[in-house]
Amino acid sequence: MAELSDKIRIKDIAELAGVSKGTVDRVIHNRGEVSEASRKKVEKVLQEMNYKPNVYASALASKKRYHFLCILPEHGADDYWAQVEAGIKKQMAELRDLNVTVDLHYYDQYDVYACRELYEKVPGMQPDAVLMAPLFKDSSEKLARKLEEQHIPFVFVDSQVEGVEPLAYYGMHSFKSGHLAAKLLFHEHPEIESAVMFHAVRRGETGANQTVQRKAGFMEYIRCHRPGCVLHSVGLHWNNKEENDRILTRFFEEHPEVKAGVTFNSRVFMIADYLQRNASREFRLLGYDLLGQNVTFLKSGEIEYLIAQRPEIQGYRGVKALADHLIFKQEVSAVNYMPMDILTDENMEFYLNFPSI
Amino acid sequence: MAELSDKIRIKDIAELAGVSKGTVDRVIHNRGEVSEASRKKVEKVLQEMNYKPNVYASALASKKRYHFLCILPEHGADDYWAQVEAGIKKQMAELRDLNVTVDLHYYDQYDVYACRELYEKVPGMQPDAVLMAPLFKDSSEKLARKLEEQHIPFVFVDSQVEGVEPLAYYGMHSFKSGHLAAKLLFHEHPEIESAVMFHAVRRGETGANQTVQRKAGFMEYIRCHRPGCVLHSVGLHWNNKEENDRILTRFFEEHPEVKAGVTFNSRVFMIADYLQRNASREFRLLGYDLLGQNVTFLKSGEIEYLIAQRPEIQGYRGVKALADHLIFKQEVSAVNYMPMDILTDENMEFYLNFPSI
DNA sequence: GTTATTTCCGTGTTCGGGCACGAAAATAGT
DNA sequence: ACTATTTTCGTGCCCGAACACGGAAATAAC
Repeated sequence: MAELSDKIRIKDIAELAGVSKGTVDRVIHNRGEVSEASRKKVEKVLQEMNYKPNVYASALASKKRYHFLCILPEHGADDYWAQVEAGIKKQMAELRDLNVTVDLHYYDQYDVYACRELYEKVPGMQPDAVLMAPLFKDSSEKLARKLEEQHIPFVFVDSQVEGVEPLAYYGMHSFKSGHLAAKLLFHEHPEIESAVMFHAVRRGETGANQTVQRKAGFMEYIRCHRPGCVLHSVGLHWNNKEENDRILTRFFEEHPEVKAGVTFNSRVFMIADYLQRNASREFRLLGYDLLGQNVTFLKSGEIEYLIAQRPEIQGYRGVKALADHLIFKQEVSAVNYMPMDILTDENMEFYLNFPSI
Repeated sequence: MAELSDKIRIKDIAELAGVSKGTVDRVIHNRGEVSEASRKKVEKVLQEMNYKPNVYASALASKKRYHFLCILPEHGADDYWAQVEAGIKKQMAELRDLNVTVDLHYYDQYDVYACRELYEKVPGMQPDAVLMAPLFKDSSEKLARKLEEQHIPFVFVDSQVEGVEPLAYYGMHSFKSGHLAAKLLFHEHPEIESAVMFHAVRRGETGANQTVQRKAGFMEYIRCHRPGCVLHSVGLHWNNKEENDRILTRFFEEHPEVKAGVTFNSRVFMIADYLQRNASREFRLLGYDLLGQNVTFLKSGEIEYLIAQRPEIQGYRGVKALADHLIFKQEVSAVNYMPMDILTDENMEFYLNFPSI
C-alpha cells in the first residue's frame, strides 16, 4: 500500500500498468472501450497504489454543469429558515467552481395550496437535484414520488416523510426531541400537574409534519412518567398579535393552575412576549430553536430552555450530500439526526455566532 | 456589480483592464513589478467585477509546499484527544491536494518535562505553521514566543494561554463552562451543601491550564449562589486504579455527607466506575467530554451531566485556520469559543456518531 | 486476401491560474 | 544621442484530469 503523501497521478498509474492515461481514465469512469485485459491491469494498479484523484484538477477539467433546486418556506431575516438558507448559501459558494448553480424557491408555510402550486412547477424546472423542507406531508410525498420517477435525487431537511426514502435526511429526531422537551420541563418538578402546548394554525393540510412528531414524543413522556398530568392545547395565529393576546388571556384566566408550557415550533418568543407583558406568575416555558427573539427571552428568564438543532448545518450538509452523490459519486449516509442542543441562559451565548461549519 | 454565477476569469479581468493576465496576477498577489497606473486600473476592474479566483485552478497551479506541525498529548483510541486528532486528519485529507503535509507529534500530558523536551525540538523542524494544545502554561508560552520570533503562525486548541495571541484559538470558554457545571449541579438542588472536585495529579508544572480555569468558574458560582457550600478537593492518579480506589474510599468514609462531585477533565468515568462498584448512595456527578466510557455511565445514571465541546471541530478548524491564513490569505477569527453542549442520557445518542464537520 | 467494421487505445487540447522567462518600455548614466 | 540599467509587462508552459478525435489493431464480411 502506498503512502498517502505519494501524490500519484493518473499518468503514474498509466505507466505502471503499461497503458496510456486515456485508458486509465476510461477505467476509472467506467466508460467502456477498454479490453478486459487492460481493465484488469489498471484496476490492479489503482488498488495497489491507492489512487485518489486530485479533486481540484478533476473539477477544473470537468465540463459538466449541474443545477440544484432548494425549496424552503418563506421567511424573514431572523428566522429559523434563514439559518438553513445561510448554510445552503455557504455550500453554494463552495460548489461554485464545480459548475453547480443552486436556485432557491419559497412557499408560504401556512398555506398548503401555495406549497402545492410551487411543487407542481418543480419537475418542469428539470433540476439535477432537489433539497426540500417537507413541512406538508402529503404534498411533499407526492412531489417526492414524481422525482423518484424521474430519477432526480432529493434530500429532506428539517422533517422526514414516512415511507419516502430521500437520498439523505438532515434534521432532528423529532419524536425524541419532544421527549426531551418533556423531561426538561417535568423532571425534578413534581409540582407541575398540568401543561399547555401551543401550536400554529395552518391553512389546509393538518399541522406540520415535524411538530406533530415532537408533540407525540412529548405526550409519550407524560403518559409514562406523569400519567395524571392534564394537557391543554392552544392554537395561535401567525402574525396576528391582537388575536393571540385575546386567546392567551382567555386561556390563562380559565386555567390559572397551568404552570408550564411548550411550543413545538420556533415561535416560542410569541408566548414569552405575552408573558412578559401580562403575567408576573411563575411559568416554565420551553421552545425550539435559537432565534434572536428567543434568545432575548432566554436571557430575561421568560424562556427556561430552548432545544436547538443546528439549522445551518442542515442546509450546508443537505446540499453537500447532493454534490457528494452526483459529482463525487460518494456514498452518502441516509439518515442524519442532528444533535439536540439544550440551551440555557448559561451556555446560549456560545451558540449564538459560532459558525458551526 | 457582477452576478455571482458570471464565472469571470483572470483573462476576462485582463481584457477589461487592457493588460495581460500576467499583470493581473501580479496585482492580485501583490508581487510588484507593476506600474501604479496599471495597478489602479486592474484593481478597479477586480472590484467592479467582484472577481473570485477559481480555487481549484489556483491550487492546481501553485507549486508551493507547506508543512504543518500538530502537537498533542499522547492518547488512546477512545480519548478526548483522539477526537481532536480525528478532526485534524479530516482537514489533512482536504488539504492533501493543496500540497500541505501535516505531521503529528505527541507528549506525555502528565509530565511537563516530556512536554518541554518536545517543544525544544519544534523550531528545528522548520514548520510553516503549528497547531498545539498548550496544556502546560509556562512551557507553551515559551514555545509560542519562539514561534512569534520566527514569524511562524500557530493556533491553540483546547485551552488558551493568557498574554499569548495565537493566530486562532478553538476551545471552550473554560471559566464559563465551570460556571455552567456548577449551575447544572446546584440549581434547583438546595439540598446539596457540599461537593467534591476531583483533579489529576501531574508531574512538574501545576495543573493543566484548562482545568484551572474551569475550577475557577465553578467556585465563582458557589461563591455567588451558595456561599455556605463546603468544597473538597481530591487528587487522583492517572492509570493507578488501586491507589485511586483507596483514596476515594477514604474520602467517602470521612465525608459521607458529600452528595455531589465534579471532574474538570474528561476522566469522570473513573469516578463513575468507582461509584458503581462501591456505593449505592445518591450522588450527583458531572464531568466533561463525550468519551465512550463516559457515555456508558451517562446511560446507566452514575453521571448526571456531561459538558462537551466538539473536539473534532477544534482539530478540523484549527488546521483549517492555518491553511486559510497561509494559503488563502484570508482573515481568520482569533477567538472561537466552542458551544458548551449539555449532554444527558436523553440527547446523548445524537451526539455520538454525528460527524459534526 | 482484401475490404469493411468494430473494438481498443494513445495523443493532444482544454479548464483557470501560477509563475518563469525574456522582451519592451522607461529611466539612468555617460 | 547612445548605451546601460531598471522597471514594467506579455507570452507560453505547467499543474492533473476529462474527453474528443482519430489511428491502430483485431475481428468480421466478402
